[in-house]
Amino acid sequence: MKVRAKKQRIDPEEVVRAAIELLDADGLDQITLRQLASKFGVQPPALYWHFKDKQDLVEDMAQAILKGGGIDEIDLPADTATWAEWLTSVAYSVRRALLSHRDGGRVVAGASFFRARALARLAVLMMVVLNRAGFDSAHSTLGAGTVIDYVWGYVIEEQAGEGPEVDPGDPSVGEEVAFPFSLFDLYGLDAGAFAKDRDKLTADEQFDWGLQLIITGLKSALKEAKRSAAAK
Amino acid sequence: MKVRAKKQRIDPEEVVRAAIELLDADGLDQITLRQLASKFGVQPPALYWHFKDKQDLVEDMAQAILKGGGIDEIDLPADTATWAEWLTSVAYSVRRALLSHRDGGRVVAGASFFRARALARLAVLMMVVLNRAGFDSAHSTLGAGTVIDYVWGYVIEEQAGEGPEVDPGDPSVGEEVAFPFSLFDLYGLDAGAFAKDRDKLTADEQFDWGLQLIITGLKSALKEAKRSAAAK
DNA sequence: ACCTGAACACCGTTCAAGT
DNA sequence: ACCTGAACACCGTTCAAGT
Repeated sequence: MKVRAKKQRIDPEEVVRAAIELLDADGLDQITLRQLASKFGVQPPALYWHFKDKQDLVEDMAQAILKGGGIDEIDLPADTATWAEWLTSVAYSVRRALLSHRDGGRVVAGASFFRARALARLAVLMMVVLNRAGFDSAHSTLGAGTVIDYVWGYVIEEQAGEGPEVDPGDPSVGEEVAFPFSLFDLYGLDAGAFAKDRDKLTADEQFDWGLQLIITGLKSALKEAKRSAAAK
Repeated sequence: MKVRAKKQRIDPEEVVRAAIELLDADGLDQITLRQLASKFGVQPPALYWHFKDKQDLVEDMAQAILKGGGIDEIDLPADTATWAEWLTSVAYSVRRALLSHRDGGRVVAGASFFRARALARLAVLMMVVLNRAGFDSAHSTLGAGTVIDYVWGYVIEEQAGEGPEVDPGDPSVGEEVAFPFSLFDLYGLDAGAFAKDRDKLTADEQFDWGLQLIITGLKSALKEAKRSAAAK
């Protein structure tokens, strides 16, 4: 039976929880150990008893975010033949988990791969599924990596957009912003219409469309692999 | 005719060049304005006359890296029908540019989209090409974004691997690293073989395979779009 | 075992003042 | 116009010392 001494003022799990609160309130770049310590009425060096350094804390945050999103509960699909649907739903789950906290994408990206166990576990599961579906080990690895990269990249960009708004109409932002718009004109296109048409799709639909490009590519690659395997 | 006063000790372009030298030597996280200033025998605040703040400098670095990689010289393909090949070669060019300097991926990712003009220009070109190839404006935007995201994500991961090596055989790294390997065992797979098989492919081949997943997906989406357009 | 106090070695940035 | 000097308001981290 684990007994916690009464004098202990801070619990590592509570610290991680508080850090995520700070994350949501102020963003990743604003998290400081000093601020975190003050939340517990403790001096900054006290945290070093429980965490090796700041990076260590961030990796625990990443793990907590993924776990909170249920990523660690994902399991193999019942039927390997449904690998494409499984992969899609997994990608959705990861995106949802990363979106559940401000800068979630950057936090998890900043954690080293192996420490963010939930993600490492998921990557292995994806490899297993792709392998069972018919990809060789090398391409199972690459396929899983491509899907994970896509989700990360998409969410990071999505969350970057949540930051300070830039209004292209604001004259103070100057020529830098106007530049790409003039390029549209150059090719006889309406920049405003492009942006508007894109926003006719929901964020989920936009995410899904890019994801399906990769899934479709995987299906096609799988057919090709099976064909060349049958040929010899 | 622009005359540079003799007393001027620092030239902004030279500062950016020196910053990129520091980048290659020590990595993005180690670049400090103080170190940069000392390279020119100047006090740190002097840089604020030429750059608004550090972010401003980083964006100029991003622009310089892309320009140095010839990204600003890329033009539309002669024949729109070759959009897939053009897109592939553009992706290769961007990857090569980002790889040409340490942490190049992170530098460009850290620059705001519109300030990294070369990249904004490229994004527009990609949209134009996809649009001419037959995608509507919304999907041209999404398709270009997916390709750019993939290149970024891939290169950032590639360059993260250039950092401090982690040897899974080292017992001091402990259970965290061992964890995913034991998962392989759980599903009757050989973790070592997976890593080895992947490394039979060159880095270029690995990059290309993931890229072609997306390109293949785009081709398929285009066919679908044309079919449904013809149907009505 | 767990935390404090004090300090170290830095940062980016501002701003009055110099030339 | 371009830069210095001095300072401000912070950081993460170390480490001896306390309890």
